[in-house]
Amino acid sequence: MNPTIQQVAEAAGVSRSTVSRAFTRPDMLNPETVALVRDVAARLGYVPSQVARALSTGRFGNIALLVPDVGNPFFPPLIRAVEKQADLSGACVFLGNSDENPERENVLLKRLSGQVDGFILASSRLSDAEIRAHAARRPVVLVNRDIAGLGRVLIDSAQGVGDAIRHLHELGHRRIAYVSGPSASWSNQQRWSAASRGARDLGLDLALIEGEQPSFEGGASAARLAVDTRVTAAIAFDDSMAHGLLAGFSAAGVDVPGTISVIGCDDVLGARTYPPLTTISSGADDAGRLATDMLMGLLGGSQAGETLRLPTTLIVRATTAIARQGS
Amino acid sequence: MNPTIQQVAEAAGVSRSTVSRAFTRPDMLNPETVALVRDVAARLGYVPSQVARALSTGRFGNIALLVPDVGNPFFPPLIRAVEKQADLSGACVFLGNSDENPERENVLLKRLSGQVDGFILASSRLSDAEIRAHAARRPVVLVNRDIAGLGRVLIDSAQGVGDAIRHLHELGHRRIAYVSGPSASWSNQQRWSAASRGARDLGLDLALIEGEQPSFEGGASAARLAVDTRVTAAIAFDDSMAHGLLAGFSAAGVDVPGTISVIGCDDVLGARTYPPLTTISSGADDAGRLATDMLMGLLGGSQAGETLRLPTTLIVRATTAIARQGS
DNA sequence: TTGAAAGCGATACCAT
DNA sequence: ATGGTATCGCTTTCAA
Repeated sequence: MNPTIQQVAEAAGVSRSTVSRAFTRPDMLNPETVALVRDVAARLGYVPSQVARALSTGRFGNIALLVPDVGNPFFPPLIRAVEKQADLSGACVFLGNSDENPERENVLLKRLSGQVDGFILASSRLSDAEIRAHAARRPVVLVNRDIAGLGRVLIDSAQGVGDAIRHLHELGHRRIAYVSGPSASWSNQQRWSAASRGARDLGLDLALIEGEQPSFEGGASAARLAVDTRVTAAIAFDDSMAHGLLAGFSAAGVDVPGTISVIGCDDVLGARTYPPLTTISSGADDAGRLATDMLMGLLGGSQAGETLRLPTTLIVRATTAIARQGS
Repeated sequence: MNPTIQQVAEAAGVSRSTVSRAFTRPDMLNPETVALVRDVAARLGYVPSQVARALSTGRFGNIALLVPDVGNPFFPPLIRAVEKQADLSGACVFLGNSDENPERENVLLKRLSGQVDGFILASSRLSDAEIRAHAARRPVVLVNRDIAGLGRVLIDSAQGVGDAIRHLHELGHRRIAYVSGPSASWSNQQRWSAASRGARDLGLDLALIEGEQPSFEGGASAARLAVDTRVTAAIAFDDSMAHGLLAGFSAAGVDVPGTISVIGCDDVLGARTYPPLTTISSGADDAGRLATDMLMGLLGGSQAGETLRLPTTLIVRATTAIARQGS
């Protein structure tokens, strides 16, 4: 149905090689020839077949982005940035949603590896070994996952979490809870250890509340657990959970920030919560953009193993306040 | 690097044809042969090359989903559902984000058409003619876009909007505003006309407030316009805008629902806003699932032109109340 | 039931 | 600067 290179060649009175070169290596051709061929091609509505090209060159012109949950507000900005940046290189993007399920992630990796030049794995839930195995076959860039030798873009929330702990300390909080995200998440591990370190340094009590899901609902149910712990502040794994905490506390009649302070992470909700959420910045879009650039670099022959750390800072809004007295 | 069909054939002591058939038409082969081939293939880690297959069959095993804005909370559930449903058919999904830009949408369509079996266009911003042109080349299913002859999944918010108007009428509201979304959006047109019709039938005043962007920010700035109109209730194009309205009114010291009632559309925020948003249900996930099924049907040879209308209903939460007196 | 061979639509090496 | 041709990996007639 689409005209083939053959038909263009005949219509232009040249060989297929020439038509091919008119598009891929115009510098090798006489400028007039290029013009002629392109003209004829345009008239015929010729579009080079990506698959034929891929079969012969081994390059697909596509990349794949895998995320655990499109529904988590952290990812859309990331996805959008990847999309945009890939577009600049003329690459198309396969999106895979693993639904927080490692097996599905593996299946997607396998299924996709035959049609993409490389992968961006955002918050992968796979084991190091599994990721390494895939990286051995195709270039891989990791977002928020730290595996030596692979390309990494890390949103370094340790810094922001440290700021958050100090912020709470200054407000007089002495007993704090960390509401955790997925245990397989590098970000969760990083945030938890940063919180532990910060709390230890300042002599604060830090309780761990295990969140079920990194979502609004997960946060809401964690709120029910938190009210029993008598902490005066909670730092949540991410903004979704913090948002859920807000709702949970509100439902339980617990005032935020009067009775308990709440801090989120990722700053994907802006000032949209009520009260506006104090949170830790992330720059998910930067991460997406940089990860894509890094992947394109790898495809262009750069060495793997580069690590980019994006700094984070505390953004104080309205869910943190002076610790309540006598508690 | 990946084993080819040839190597599997040699290792199994059969011809390439046989290996091919062992995977695509096992019924044509002796069961033992199938078992043997599959065994060898598995041992070698053989995975059929999608592109080679596509080149020879003309089928790619991929579909593309185009949305105007991944960041709009309406789309993630839709994306997720498409992803999940496509997975059942073993298809991979290209995601395209047009950023509300028709040109980009066209570019994506063109670029992708060489590697997908069909498209799902969600809330397309293209003209009917453009969409028809693309549909002539590849199967297309539309979500929230009504073009005769093409596959359509329509979230019929007319019904829900009618309910919303009646609900406001019962609460004593007489002057209502509709805060509009993108003019190129079918949903926006449908919602606006349903609101007009409902208002006319009940003898209500309906003002049109033109929203800038279908986003939180767009709603927030529309709120500033709304306070001047002296309406006692506003229906927003979608939940994002309604959410922005809430924030805008709050910033302006206007009480919701005391002074003004607010109704959203799509129910993607659940009860996460403050106050919990009265809204119109959508079932974006159903739409995604059904659109994918429909597309798969088209690929399987069904006739195009089918229309699926998904009903909507009003979900009353806490942003609507009795109209203020003496206004 | 299985094999041989001709494509599918491009690229790229080798000639000219 | 241009053309001829083998090749990429698989599917699919046509024969056997």
